[in-house]
Amino acid sequence: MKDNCEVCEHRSYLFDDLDPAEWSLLNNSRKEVACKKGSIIYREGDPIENFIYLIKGLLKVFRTVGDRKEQIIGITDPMDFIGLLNIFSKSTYIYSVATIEYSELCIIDIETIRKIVKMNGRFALTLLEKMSLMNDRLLETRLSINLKNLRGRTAYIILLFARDIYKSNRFELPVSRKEIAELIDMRTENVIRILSEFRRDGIIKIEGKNIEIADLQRLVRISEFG
Amino acid sequence: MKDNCEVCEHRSYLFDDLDPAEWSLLNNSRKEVACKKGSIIYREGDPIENFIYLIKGLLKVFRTVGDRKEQIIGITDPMDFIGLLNIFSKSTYIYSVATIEYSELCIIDIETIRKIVKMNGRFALTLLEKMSLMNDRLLETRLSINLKNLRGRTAYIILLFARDIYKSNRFELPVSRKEIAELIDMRTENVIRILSEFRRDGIIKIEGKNIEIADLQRLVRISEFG
DNA sequence: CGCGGCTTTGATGTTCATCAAGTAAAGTGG
DNA sequence: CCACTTTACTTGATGAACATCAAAGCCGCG
Repeated sequence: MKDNCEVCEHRSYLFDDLDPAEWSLLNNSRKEVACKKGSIIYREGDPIENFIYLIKGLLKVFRTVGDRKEQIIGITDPMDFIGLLNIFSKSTYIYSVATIEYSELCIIDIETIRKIVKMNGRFALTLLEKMSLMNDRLLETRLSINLKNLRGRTAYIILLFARDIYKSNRFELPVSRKEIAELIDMRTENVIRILSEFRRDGIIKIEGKNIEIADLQRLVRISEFG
Repeated sequence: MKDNCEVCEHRSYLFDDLDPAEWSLLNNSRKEVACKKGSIIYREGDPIENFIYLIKGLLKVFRTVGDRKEQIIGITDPMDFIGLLNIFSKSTYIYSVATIEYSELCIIDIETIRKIVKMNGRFALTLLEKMSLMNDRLLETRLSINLKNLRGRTAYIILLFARDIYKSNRFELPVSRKEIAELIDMRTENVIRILSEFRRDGIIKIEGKNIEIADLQRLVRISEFG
């Protein structure tokens, strides 16, 4: 990554409308951080001090419910922002974020973002749109999951990884069976059972973390019907 | 309601930061509409042309899934905006909105809002915060519902009406049993069964649409545990 | 090399959806 | 305003879907 945001190849389209003074502000209040797999970026309850952009890697956004149960709210892939959900509504994070593989982050001071929002209406509008889109997607995912049975949810999550994250019918699952369960409100045993069932029925090929979609149409049908 | 937004008693705090030119813009591009119970305000797929504020009444935001099944996403009560969820991310609504009782709306042209966002950074920031808050709440509700069993969900929804909407332990249910089911992903029969169960156990008093919480502590416990 | 967490399968019980059937309430057209 | 139709409400019975418990093999890590 270059020293200068203006020419950074990882830059989000969000910042396309900034002027030189704003570029300079941004550039002076940011830093890059590398995190190994399994690092906690922040926890629910931590004060919000930064605006965080994922350059490389994969993150999970989650919360801890009750005693020791975790509920995964979403997966963030590169070129996306995290914690965008509540940086403007609260002073502390409502969800935790952890890396699920080696990741690189660009961290910008939140006050700088606020300042630029106030100075630059175009930027504000773009940010509004972005937040809106992210929230729509998250909510839609939750609503869909609610309506599906376990087979449907399992199909849905495989398709999500294949289409949205890896853009391939063949990929390595970045998460454990347990984490899949936490992501789609199931029990680990049932995730395993249904994955085995899909394999037995020739819908997917799966061996450990390696997964390949063998019968896409059927998987889509299960995801939609279930 | 007065002719002038600046002195309107129903005005949202969102607009506190506007200057005279902006007030005038706002005032010239709005209209008030009264709708009887059961009216459709807009449907999923309709083009987004307005920014709608609820002055009086109660609305439900919902979507139609599959053939004829409806899923209610949320309830909007006065002094709140509707469709704030995706007015900046899409050109058409992703959810439908209908009145569940007689309601009065203030309808503002969406282009005016966009214009003011670009002109006034403070307003943009306030709007960001508002959207963020609404989205947080919606998502949180969904995540909670996912984790609860049917008794827990039923308790949750009773408490939601009592605390958030009516601010009283005694109120008239504005929705049918069927709509409650659609709101918390249950079947109508089970909503009825569990309400009867709560009555039998002395947790609530219920007769038709009239409901009174008799044992708040127990209801809260069921909502949290379930 | 041993411990703890992940994975897998089977057996069992609980929760919930579905079907059925009847009553009550509310809207509709003559 | 009344007969009629539809929609809401209610209870019971049944089976399917799912959670839970148990047990054993696997794998990575200190």
